[in-house]
Amino acid sequence: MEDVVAGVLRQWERAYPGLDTGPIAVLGRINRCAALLQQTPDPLTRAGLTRAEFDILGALRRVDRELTPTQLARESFASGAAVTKRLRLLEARALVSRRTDARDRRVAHLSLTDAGRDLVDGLIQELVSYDRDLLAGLTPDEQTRLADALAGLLNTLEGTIGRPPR
Amino acid sequence: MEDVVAGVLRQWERAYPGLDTGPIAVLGRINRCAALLQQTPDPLTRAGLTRAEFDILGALRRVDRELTPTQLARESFASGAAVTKRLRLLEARALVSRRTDARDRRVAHLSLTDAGRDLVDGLIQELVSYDRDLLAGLTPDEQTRLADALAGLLNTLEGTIGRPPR
DNA sequence: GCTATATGTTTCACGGGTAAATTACCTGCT
DNA sequence: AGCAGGTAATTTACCCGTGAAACATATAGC
Repeated sequence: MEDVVAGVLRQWERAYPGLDTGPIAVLGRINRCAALLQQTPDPLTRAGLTRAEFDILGALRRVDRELTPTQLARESFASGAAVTKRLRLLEARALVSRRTDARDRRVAHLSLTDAGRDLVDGLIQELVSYDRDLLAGLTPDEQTRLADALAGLLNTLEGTIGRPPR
Repeated sequence: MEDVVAGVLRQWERAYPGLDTGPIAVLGRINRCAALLQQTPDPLTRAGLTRAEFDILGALRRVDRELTPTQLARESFASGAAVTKRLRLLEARALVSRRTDARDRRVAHLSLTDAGRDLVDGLIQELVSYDRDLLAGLTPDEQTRLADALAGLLNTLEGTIGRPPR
């Protein structure tokens, strides 16, 4: 079956005969998939959380110990400023709590409250089920190959970019 | 080789033994790839364009005729408001031009100016080359399979979501 | 011990997105 | 003709992200 991108590719090819549309076929679809995933209500939406907020909660749950804002930024692939903002909201909802380091009073240690931990525990299964349904169109084997190919691409991306300037 | 997501998956598995991390392995990587692609300088950045703005120019170039803002929104998968904003900038840069419909004065017809068309023509080859380099880590065969798997996923997503409420 | 520099976090100004309201116009019904 | 309702585009108010600057604190060198 044809997807929405296929038509776009044909149009490009018609506008520029001989153009190698292969790269667009891959990257365009990745962008489109991500955009759709982003702006679609899912179990998180229903729990009043954004994906980005859940990234914070998830990181704290995964490592199962306190993290500083800087560490959270790395874990959740976000900027420091974004983490600050998310933490303000999550703290206001009593899902995470903050402790100031005794030795170095610049650093903060964040951890899940009981409520925060319970929320993640209750959500994770639901989230995986939801995601599994989204992938139902692909066979398990296709899913594995897709994940592997994306891992390869991700390595290229992390290597190619983010590095050069700094 | 291991990618950044692999470690995250292990942490989830450790926190919740038996959790099916397969879906996260796919969707998490898609999101991460898209995020990296988004915030990385590419030929468009150097030309002073965002991906979103190029989507508008590209749509006009691909179909090679005038489009209304509503059609542009559909073609570029964006909201009407977003299109209005982008058009304001693109018009200010004299890359697209506007013509009001004679019959129905509510509708506008947008088209590329010569400068806009030249810009796209000069950029498209560069952009494809750049994208091809990003995918260099994958064999052509892997790229094809990746594109196909993404097309399948995209169909599921377009079908599953966006439809139900309205 | 004081100062210079480095580091962790937050604040600020702004860009770009969205949903909902608004404006402008068209069309069909009476 | 006149109005009810629909549709195209824009405006509005707001959210959330970012990079750069500011702030608070620690550390090293003299």
